[in-house]
Amino acid sequence: MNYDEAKIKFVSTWGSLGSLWGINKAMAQIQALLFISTKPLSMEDIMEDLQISRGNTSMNLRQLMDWGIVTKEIIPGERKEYFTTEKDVQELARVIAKERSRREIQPVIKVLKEVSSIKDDGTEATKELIKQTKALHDLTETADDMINKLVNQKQNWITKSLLKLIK
Amino acid sequence: MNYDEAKIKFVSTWGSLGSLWGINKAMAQIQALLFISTKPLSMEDIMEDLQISRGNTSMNLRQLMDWGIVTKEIIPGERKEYFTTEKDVQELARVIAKERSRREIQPVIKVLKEVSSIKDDGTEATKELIKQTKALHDLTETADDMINKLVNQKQNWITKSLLKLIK
DNA sequence: TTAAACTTTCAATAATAATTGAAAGTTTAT
DNA sequence: ATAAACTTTCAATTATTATTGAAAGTTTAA
Repeated sequence: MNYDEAKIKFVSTWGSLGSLWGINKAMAQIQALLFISTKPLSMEDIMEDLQISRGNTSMNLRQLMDWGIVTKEIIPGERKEYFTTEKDVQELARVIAKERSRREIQPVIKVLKEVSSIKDDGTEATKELIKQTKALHDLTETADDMINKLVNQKQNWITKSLLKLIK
Repeated sequence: MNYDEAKIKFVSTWGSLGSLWGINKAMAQIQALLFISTKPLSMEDIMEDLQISRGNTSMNLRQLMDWGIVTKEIIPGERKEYFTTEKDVQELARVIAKERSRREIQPVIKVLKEVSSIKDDGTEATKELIKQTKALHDLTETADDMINKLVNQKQNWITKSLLKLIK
């Protein structure tokens, strides 16, 4: 397998994996492309490489910036905008986990809390609904806490680094 | 919020959450319905409650059984087949995590390993591709190991319980 | 063996989501 | 102020995925 084959394989695999972290194919592929690029890429570069339209590229780059994993890079003397992605896999994982928690897990926790808090009317069905949604609520919250622990761990790491600089 | 409202809210929320664990809406809703039911449900029951077709119900029940979270229940004297889901949230979480690992994470790890193992031709682009996919491979493998640790923890718990029974 | 009761399959259809491309919008240079 | 270079928006189109429903298949009872 040479460079071009490997690159195509990586980008398309990462793209089809998009569903795992809740984003679409083009979005995941753009991120993958930037992830292995040695320099910032322009919209033109991305369109050409992935063979997708300008509109698609623009919209998905915006979403990636919303997620906080892609940033605009201004290159002096250049009219075009250039883009780069977070290159540290650990940080990438943290951002993705945090965003998924905020966008998808938190709303579910809210509903589970509401549902598990209904008044117990004494029927077996209500008791079961309360019991099971409560169990699900606790589980989901625990899982989410674990994610937040990881995020905060990063926070600590940054804090430590900053403290070292100050000292 | 009364029982019926709460039930509808839970089932539909859990359904829309399906994407988070990689299954479709109907499948997630069927599981949700069984999860809060006090007794096994027939295909008829499910169809009526969720207002979905017989075919859809049949196919999704099968998938849930493939995942190992729903089982057929034979009720003596009854012609119909009845279904129940795993009621323990911890076990449910383990099964889902394990299946997702097997179906989605493992194949990606394989590709990442292949791509990161291409011959270094000395170019900057190739070096970057190798470096970044290697980092991603290590990260993904570590995350997957954590999932397996949880699964094995359950194994240990079962083993312990069995040992207690034997003693 | 037949028929009733039930389940599965799958081609057709419907619903949803992604993508395009061209017009409108913005920024920069002159 | 104008035009060139570039980006964004969004209605229309295309691709993908989910759902239906009726025919075929299976099991059980008599």
